[in-house]
Amino acid sequence: MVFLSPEEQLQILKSGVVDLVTEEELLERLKEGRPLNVKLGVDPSRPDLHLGHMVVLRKLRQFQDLGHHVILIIGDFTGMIGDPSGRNETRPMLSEEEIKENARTYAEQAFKVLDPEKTELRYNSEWLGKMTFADVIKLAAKYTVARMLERDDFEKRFKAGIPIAISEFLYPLAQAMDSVAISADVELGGTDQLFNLLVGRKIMEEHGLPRQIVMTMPIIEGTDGKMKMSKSYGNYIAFNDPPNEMFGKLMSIPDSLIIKYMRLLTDIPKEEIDSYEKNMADGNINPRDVKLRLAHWITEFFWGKEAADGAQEEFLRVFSRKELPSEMEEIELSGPENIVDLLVKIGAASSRSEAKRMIFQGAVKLDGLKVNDIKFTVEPDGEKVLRVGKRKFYKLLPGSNA
RNA sequence: GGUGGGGUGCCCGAGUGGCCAAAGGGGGCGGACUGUAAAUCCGCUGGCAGAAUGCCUUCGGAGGUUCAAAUCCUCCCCCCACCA
Repeated sequence: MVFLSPEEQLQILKSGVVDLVTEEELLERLKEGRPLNVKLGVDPSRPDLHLGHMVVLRKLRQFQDLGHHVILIIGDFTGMIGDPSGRNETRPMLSEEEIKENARTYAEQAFKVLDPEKTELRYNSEWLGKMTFADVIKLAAKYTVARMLERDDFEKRFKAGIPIAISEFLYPLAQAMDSVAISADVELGGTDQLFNLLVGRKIMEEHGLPRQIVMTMPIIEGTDGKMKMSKSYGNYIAFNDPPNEMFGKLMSIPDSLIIKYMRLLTDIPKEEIDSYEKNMADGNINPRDVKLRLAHWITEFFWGKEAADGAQEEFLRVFSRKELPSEMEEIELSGPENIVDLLVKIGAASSRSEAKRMIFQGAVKLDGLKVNDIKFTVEPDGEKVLRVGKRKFYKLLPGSNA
């Protein structure tokens, strides 16, 4: 634990932050000289943390390093009801065991960034589950529809004619009750959470508590560089992605995102990043090399130096020098096999039509030679390398159990 | 409860009897190129079969009309707006 003055702490804590409501209040709170309760709400479903989460978690870690107390609220109560937002299908209700398991997995991943010693896990069913219907109505009375519609996405949906369930109006209120229950001093979230976090201030006030300080972090775009990183957009880089995949995904981000990722996700010194930014703009440095630095840093953070070195070497080998990867999935051939059948069987194509399409497009190579006949037969005579597209490699072996 | 408008492929969205497996965009995939799985350009993108203008399944659900339906009719389910 580092002892810094409130002013010094404030300087550190407000860096990289988008919204801070309010800076004065945070300073006041820091001056109280006690560990602050810093809250983050966590969705109890599908715990697959990605770099988007990392931005907020890193800020929490900063609080911890300054001696403050982090509380992760597992939204098991809301999870059991099933959050209707963005619903296309009704989400299955999660059982208690599933939620516990999800919370465990979440924590396991989050602790790659957070200090477990200074992190507390709480389940919001503990207090929300005790509320009666009358309590809920009283709570709901404290907020108006007009104010709810201030929330950007509600307003957009409302205007666009996309349904909003009443329960969705209740969610920000439930989240606010979490802040009341743990007497949060600070609540963090992505910028998209600003509204919910502010509702927390109002509801805390209604309960005679000091208003929580609200801090939001930037949302980062995913690997496509367009939409925010999200599992549902499939443009995410997960904490659990194996080194080669993590490295490769980082190398696939658009150049325009490199600096933003560096600033938000790494501890690379500011001066160094500034110089990369300038030199890329001036054309003095190849963006690829800066991206390599970024990919290496993040891969090392999650997997260690050795794995990061390996991933980088592998990347350069396969994509820069166009050599074969060091490890390939091995497929045993039990006999002669038609190329189309084979592609479908090993999962390189999802249908026979797709397999044929890829062959017609010249995506299929056997030992470096294009296969352009869908009637081609692969003979099980010796080791061969089958390549499908740029990224799929298979080592074909004569079957031993033919 | 009333009136009006809607439900289309992974997503958004056009299409109101045949030329529709269904415009366009996004996403995805492939190719070329490169500095990288960036950018850019080109192509593909329901399944089966392939020389192919061939066959099968798809436009909320179930029936029906017709030589022929995403398009017309009936009933049902769901969504939205306005009025109450």
